[in-house]
Amino acid sequence: MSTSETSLSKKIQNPTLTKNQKIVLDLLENSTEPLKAYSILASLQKEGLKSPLQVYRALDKLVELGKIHKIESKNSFIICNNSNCANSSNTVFAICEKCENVREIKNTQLFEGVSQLAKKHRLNVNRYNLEFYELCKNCKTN
Amino acid sequence: MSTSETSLSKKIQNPTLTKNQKIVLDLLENSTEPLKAYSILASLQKEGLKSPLQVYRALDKLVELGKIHKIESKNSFIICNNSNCANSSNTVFAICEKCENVREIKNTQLFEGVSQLAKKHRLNVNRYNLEFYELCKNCKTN
DNA sequence: TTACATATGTAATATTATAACGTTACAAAT
DNA sequence: ATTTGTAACGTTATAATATTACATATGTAA
Repeated sequence: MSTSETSLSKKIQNPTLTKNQKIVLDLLENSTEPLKAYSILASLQKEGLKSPLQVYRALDKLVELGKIHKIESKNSFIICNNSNCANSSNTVFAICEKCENVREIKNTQLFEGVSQLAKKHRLNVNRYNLEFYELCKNCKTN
Repeated sequence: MSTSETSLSKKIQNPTLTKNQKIVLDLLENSTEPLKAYSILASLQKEGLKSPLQVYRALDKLVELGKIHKIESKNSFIICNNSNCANSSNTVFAICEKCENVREIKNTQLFEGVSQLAKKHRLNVNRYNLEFYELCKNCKTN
């Protein structure tokens, strides 16, 4: 086995995930909606997860790596579908006020627009989280 | 006693607060930082509050009236110092990543800038909550 | 092989928030 | 005056979310 598989540069950008991290990420990847910690725990008990802490530790790590995001106003977690998140940890979501559906917005121009607005108003911002509340297409027509 | 004190128009714009709502609002008005529900409860036990629910009910109402805001990422509540909040329920905060200090931003141009960005990207937004993470002045110099 | 950082498992507990119930106060409609 | 609707109240219990503490294991680097 070559050692290049575990080279430093690779690990920094895409460190090998542990078993718990992998199964939590996997569940979120296959979910169409944000999931809550205790619902993740319930779903993964058959995979061997036994305590909330195992879930929270995996979630913390995945957030840190930018693989997932926490939706603060809903105490829930969603897979990151935004390639930008490797670079910045800014997040923009559209949340439906009726059905609670959440979409991550991944428009680079919008991201930069917000950053520029901050700069323009002399805010020295490290990162931001923007939650738009809307009525989603489905809920609008029904 | 004149009935004009309780005229309809006045109540809609500025309804008479109940005792519980008043004491909770009062506490937040005199606080230099966001407060958490259970810390509010502890502080107001001498005023007669006995259960979390009393606090949460008052907080819910005050949020609904735009008198206070919830800082979602901190599960805490802050007095609204923004006269705009009568009209819109958009919120912008700057949160220090080190000391957790929170400032409400009340710059009309910034508010509208974000709204325009949303519109420009075809988002049909009812309201939004924007949390900027920064290093505050104090923490930067120390 | 020692040392270190990181992750693990488990139990207990802390913190945040809501459900369920019955009651009270007051204004509007009849 | 009585009924009706609504909004708030008080109280108890419990649900839901998150962390502390501690002992053990694992991978990597010096």
